[in-house]
Amino acid sequence: MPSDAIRAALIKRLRLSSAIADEDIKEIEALPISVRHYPAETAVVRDGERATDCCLIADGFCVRSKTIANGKRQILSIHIPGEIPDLMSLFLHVMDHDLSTLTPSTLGFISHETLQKLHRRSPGIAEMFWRDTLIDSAMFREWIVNVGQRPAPARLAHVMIELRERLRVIGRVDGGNFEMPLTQEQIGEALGITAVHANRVIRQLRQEGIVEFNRGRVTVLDERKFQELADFDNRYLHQSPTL
Amino acid sequence: MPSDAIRAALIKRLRLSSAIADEDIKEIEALPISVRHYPAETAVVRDGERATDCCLIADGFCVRSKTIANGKRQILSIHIPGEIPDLMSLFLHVMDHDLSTLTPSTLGFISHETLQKLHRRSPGIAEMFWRDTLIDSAMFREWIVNVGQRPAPARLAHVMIELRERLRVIGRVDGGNFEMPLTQEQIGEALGITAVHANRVIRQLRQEGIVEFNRGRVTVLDERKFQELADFDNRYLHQSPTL
DNA sequence: ACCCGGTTCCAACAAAAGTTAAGGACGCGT
DNA sequence: ACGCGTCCTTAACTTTTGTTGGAACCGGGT
Repeated sequence: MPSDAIRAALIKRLRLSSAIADEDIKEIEALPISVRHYPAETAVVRDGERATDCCLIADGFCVRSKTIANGKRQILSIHIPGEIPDLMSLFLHVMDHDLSTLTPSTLGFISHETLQKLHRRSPGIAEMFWRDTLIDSAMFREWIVNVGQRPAPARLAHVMIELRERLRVIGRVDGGNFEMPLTQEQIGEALGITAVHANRVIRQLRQEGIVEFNRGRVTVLDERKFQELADFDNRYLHQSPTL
Repeated sequence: MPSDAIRAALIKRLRLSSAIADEDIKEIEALPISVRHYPAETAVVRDGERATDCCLIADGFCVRSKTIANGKRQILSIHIPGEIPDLMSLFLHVMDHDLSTLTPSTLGFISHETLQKLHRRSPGIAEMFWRDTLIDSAMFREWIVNVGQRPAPARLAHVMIELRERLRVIGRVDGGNFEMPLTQEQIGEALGITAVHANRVIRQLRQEGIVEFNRGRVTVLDERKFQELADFDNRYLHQSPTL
């Protein structure tokens, strides 16, 4: 994948949540990006490491997670092409969580140094990226609510719909069908339940004719029931630059 | 409380996590702040509202929370004097959660407009505030892990220690004794459990001689056991400006 | 002193989720 | 085609957590 296409994906996504000036677009197009390929299930940055670059997902799915003393892992967010999952490392240099690939991924790295310079030069871009990190934060808030208050079937439905709404924006939803390349083990880690309970919940949703999950693919069977179960309100995604 | 004292508290806290230039301190000291008093258990900004100011806690405890369709509420964070819990509203104008007081509180309001101007004038301050929102975000990540992966007693211990570490910084910890002005109902909402289960957990920790919780006050009985149970690693608070 | 409302506390029972264990499906490499 | 490993699937059993309902406690107001 040419690094131009990567930049285009980023700009497309940023446009969604912020208004961008033309000269700022040029700045982003001129950003030096070094591209690297990662296999599936591989760490990109680890908890405790000091980051010197931010990484832009050109292709593939990634997750952020934290592992606690007893070895249990919690998935904090799922990331898709066009996103910069570790933008926070720009000012919080030592990582407090892991970033790793789910599928084979193409990542574009931009050094903190060039990003800092860019911000000094164009405050508009700084604000745009700041806003991006704030949306990230809003998504964490919703994730807390999901894990803390919803029964397991609703949790699963909610994570699915959030992912779908974000995939839709980059043209990756085909009718009632989209990619969610997690194993049941990983779904458990995202929802705060065990893998066998994740399996139970998936089975239940299938038996009730709501949604089908099969080898990393979601197929919605009954959109009405699906939405009702998920209790999803997209406001927290802040997908429109309403100032 | 004079608004000078409020500014001092803010500066003291910001110093902890960022290096501040002298001229930036002057800028903050010159910030126009309008002070208002709120009774306990009162909404400051509500989910869905459009904010025009950010609020600095001069005195009192506040929480951020979200309420879902079935009426259940999840507490997302607890806030103490010197913090700006809704800094995110600067760029995410329509609130995606509630901010409300726990105790009677004195709040200082700073308009978005003057903050935006300040940022254009001194990028150093902008970065400092940006970093502040990123730490906020890091705390949400840890909160997800807490609610998602730790057994209820560990959850409670973890929230208690996080609060204590933050209170310590503003000189509000007296030995093994500090304020945590939540009812058991609210503790349940913070941990993602019911009030009666919160009660069970509190009782258990008391019986095991680990920690005592009584009318909004925490007394540590066995620091060793307390820490071990909480599985607390303060890195995520990013309390030192290690660049 | 009294009452009142909100907490706190507790017990008995129900439901949800974790644990353990084991068989089956599938993809991959040889 | 075969074996191997990973994931999926399920069942039986245990533990944790939720639900319901009620009693005791406490502080503030009259």
